[in-house]
Amino acid sequence: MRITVGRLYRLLYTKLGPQGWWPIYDIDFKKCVYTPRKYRSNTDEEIFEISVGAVLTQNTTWKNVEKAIGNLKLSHTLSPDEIFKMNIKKLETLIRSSGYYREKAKKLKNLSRFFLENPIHKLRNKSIQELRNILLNIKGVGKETADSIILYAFQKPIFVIDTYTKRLYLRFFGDHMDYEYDELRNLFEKDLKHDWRIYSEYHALIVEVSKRYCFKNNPRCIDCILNNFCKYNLEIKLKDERELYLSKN
DNA sequence: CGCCAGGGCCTCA
DNA sequence: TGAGGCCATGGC
Repeated sequence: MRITVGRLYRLLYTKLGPQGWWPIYDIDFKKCVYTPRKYRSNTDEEIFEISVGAVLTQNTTWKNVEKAIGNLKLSHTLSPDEIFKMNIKKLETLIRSSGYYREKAKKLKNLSRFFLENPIHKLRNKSIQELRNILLNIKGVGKETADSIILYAFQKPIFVIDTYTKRLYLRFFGDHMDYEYDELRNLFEKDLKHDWRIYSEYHALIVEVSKRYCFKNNPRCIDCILNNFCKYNLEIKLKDERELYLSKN
């Protein structure tokens, strides 16, 4: 049985369960928590916070981003108008832990200006394509960040492709390497129900399994929950068996 | 110590 | 349009 993109989702979900993305900062716990929001829309505040997180997590671990989000939240400045009018040096200090902090401070300024010029209640009604096009006009927001905002903040079905997704897809299915971003995105979307709940869980599951097992270097295939189906692992097994056979003869 | 992390922009062919 | 340099902190 050839495993498909759709079957990989069922497999991951069965093994790891729901992930509850995107995490929202909890003022009492002083950390980001995974609150189920499957059956309600995100609030305006949640939409902005998720968008800020999507920018801050560019090429950075979530742990470092969480601290930055906390600094903004605890200083009561996690809103478009507060960030827009904030002294840039102060903003840099608050988000320093997230890395590239000078660049990201500018990006958050641009993002805040965007939300001031485009009220969220209007953005909610836009089509995915409309929303994507205007988000991509923000300097500092590329395809992955735009898609993360559309999926996790606005709860609309678009599949997010990140480095984990590219790597896992390549290893698991093992076909050719050079997919364009939107090409790979379509590969996932055409095989799944166009449901933001599924897309959001699937992407989060890919990140989780990648962080646990599918490292860039020396992936832990032996322990990986996907190893019985993963082309990369099966080829390694074949190679090992072949070498063992050759060494004995 | 080196490598990597929930990328994107700019430049230069 | 594709490759390469740059941005920068923190965990392992």
